[in-house]
Amino acid sequence: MQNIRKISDSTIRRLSLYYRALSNSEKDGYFTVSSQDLAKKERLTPAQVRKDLSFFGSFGTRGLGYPVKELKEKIGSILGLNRSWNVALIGVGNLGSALASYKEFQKQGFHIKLLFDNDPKKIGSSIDGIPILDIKQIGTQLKQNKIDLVIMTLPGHTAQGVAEEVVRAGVKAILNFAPVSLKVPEDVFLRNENMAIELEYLSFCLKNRNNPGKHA
Amino acid sequence: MQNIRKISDSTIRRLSLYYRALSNSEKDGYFTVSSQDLAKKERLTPAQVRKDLSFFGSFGTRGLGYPVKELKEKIGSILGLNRSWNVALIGVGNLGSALASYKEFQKQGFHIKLLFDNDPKKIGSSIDGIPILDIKQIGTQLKQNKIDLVIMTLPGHTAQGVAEEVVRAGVKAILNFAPVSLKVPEDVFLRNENMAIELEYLSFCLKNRNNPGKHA
DNA sequence: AATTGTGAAATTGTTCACAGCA
DNA sequence: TGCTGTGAACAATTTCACAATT
Repeated sequence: MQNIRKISDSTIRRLSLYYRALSNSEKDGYFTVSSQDLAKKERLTPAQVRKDLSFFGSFGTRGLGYPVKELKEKIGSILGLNRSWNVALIGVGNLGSALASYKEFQKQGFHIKLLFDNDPKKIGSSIDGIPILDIKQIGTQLKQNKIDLVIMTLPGHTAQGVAEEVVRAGVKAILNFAPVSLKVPEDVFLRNENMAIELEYLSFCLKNRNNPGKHA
Repeated sequence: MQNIRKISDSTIRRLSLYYRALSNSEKDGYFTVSSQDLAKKERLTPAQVRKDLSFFGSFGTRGLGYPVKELKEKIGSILGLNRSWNVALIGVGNLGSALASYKEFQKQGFHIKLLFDNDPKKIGSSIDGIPILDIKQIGTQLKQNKIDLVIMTLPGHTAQGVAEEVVRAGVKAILNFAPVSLKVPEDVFLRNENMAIELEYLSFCLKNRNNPGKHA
């Protein structure tokens, strides 16, 4: 636990998988799981599971395995899921509205508080009780509502400009669905969710049909 | 090119990024780009760009760089974007309908031919001219329409069963949006698009606010 | 002068194998 | 006995550095 060292990107992503697997095990009534169990569920190796967890502490009992509930809570708190985050979503098109009404996010503590669009027909209305505001108000509203994280679901050509406003408003995390590589300062965390990449990857696999490339 | 060797997962994904960057450069009227240019656009190193491309051949000219149009076409053909793929989408909820009407996929050769749902109210209607069929017909329809690739946007608990039907129908590529780890045979290519993972990753970064973890 | 293409070196990530404990 | 935790071994990936080419 003292080793505040470089935790790899992939370790963090696998933590999310473990968290999900543990939630399911909990629902199914299990009290303990072994690294073997976790590995099988997520198509990994037991050693990998143990190594990943070991970066954060020793949560298991030798001979027995890991306590489901406690490990889930522990991973949740590592990932920051034991608190709530204020989220805003910019671009209420097809994808944006779909995400706005996606209940899973709320459950994990990501509370979508504001929606933004530039379409006068949409501004003033709401989705599932979340108001759609004028995109021009981003600066003031993001600050006023203490937004921690912004989801961008808008057309590619407008994304960079909007991202800059978001950054100016002090937001430090952006999940970007627009099909462009955003430029943001070093201290802003950015992830790109790019469905084209996944489709193209599958296309590559189909075309070179031989060696598989499982999982994501 | 002769080296039919293990091309890494990450190399293929970066190819998608290069493809996108080259499309933009082409639109902007550039005839050549250097590895430096490409790297800057996608936040990578020039060496990485050159190494990635070198797995597939020598497309550049020393001293000059890469010809935009040709390199784009070359990468397109490596990724299998120079042909068309028949796609079906299963689960016409919020996310499913959003993706069904997302025009970018069509442009890249991914033609969504069929939609499936189990809701009698939806079956028989259509989205942008794509018919919504009864999910019970998956078996026959996927085969009849020579579907290459299936996008699954349905609730987690139903996903595994449906995936098995899809596999039985001979489909070899699945893009899964359901929040579960699907089990499919070795010869079926599977990618998981998992938005929760990206949000949780950002949550982790915010919580441990110090060292950044850019990009996706 | 600029920029590619590529072995070799450095780094990062994964798996092994086993000591240590319940 | 069974399973964790972890250093050491191994494998994969990235970066370096430079000869080759225009």
